[in-house]
Amino acid sequence: MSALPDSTERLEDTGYRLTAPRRAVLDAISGINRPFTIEELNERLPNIGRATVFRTIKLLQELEIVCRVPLEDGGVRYERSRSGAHHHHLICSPCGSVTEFSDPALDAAIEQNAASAGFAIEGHSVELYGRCAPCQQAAPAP
Amino acid sequence: MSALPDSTERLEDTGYRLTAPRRAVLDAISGINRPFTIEELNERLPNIGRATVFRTIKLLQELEIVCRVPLEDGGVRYERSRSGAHHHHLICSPCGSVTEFSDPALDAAIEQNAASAGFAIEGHSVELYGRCAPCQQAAPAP
DNA sequence: GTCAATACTGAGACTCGGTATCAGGACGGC
DNA sequence: GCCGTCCTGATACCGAGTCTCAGTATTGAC
Repeated sequence: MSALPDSTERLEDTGYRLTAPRRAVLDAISGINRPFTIEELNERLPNIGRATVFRTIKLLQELEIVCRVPLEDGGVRYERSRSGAHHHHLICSPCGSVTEFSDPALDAAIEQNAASAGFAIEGHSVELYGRCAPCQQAAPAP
Repeated sequence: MSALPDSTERLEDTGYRLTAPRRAVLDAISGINRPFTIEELNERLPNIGRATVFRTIKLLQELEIVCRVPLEDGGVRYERSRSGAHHHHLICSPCGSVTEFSDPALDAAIEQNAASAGFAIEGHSVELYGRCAPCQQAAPAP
């Protein structure tokens, strides 16, 4: 699988160079269809320095090609962003899968709460933890 | 200021011992009226081991006496929980203040999104980042 | 009161995710 | 070809948090 075409474009369009290590990171990401850790990426890319992987992921986060998924236990994973735009996450604890969703009504409720507290929102993070449909079927709630 | 009376009760009621170091941590927490780091707590409690402070905070989190406040930059602070019950956070980036709020309508919107994705929610985290009213007055939006 | 079991503690080493530094290499424009 | 800039890899470092382990405090039973 090759690097996501619009990701490479987005990199170059914003003035960054599309170097071999960056392309390799993009390739690796597009080959993983679930949230990944930097560690995993490092294992898949033994020829690329750890610092470079961190730097590239940070860059891809800024370009919204990749998004950071905070886990319930305080850990972190990263995931290729499907929508690119603002969204929230449904994180399945048993299998680790992450589903993106966005909901204007939810965002509106958030805005309203902030407004009534006199708070000017600049960003927000909504993460839902639980069990995805397949995991519920595989093992009913304890 | 002495340790929060119902916190000490909650500790003993759940079968934990109310030892001197734990009391000291509770005292320190009740003397801080803003989110704190473990580092700050350590500085205030030089006679208490770092591991003990971590262990005690972890315990107080389980008992919902203290709650974990994830910051926008990935950092973490802790805060004495006012309500004890489930709530969300408004986190002011300039001054670091944290306001708790809860909103059944917001929780309902979350439940509905999860349900329509076939997802069984077990927990969720909602953090709003921005500027509190005093910070907005002190320095209008950039 | 004292004794044993258990919970708790402090020190310190360790892990893990992430950043800073720095010398060297690769591009890109001229 | 030359120069400035961007990027890279190695490595050291940092901060948050955990693990281990020997020693201490607390508790309950007698």
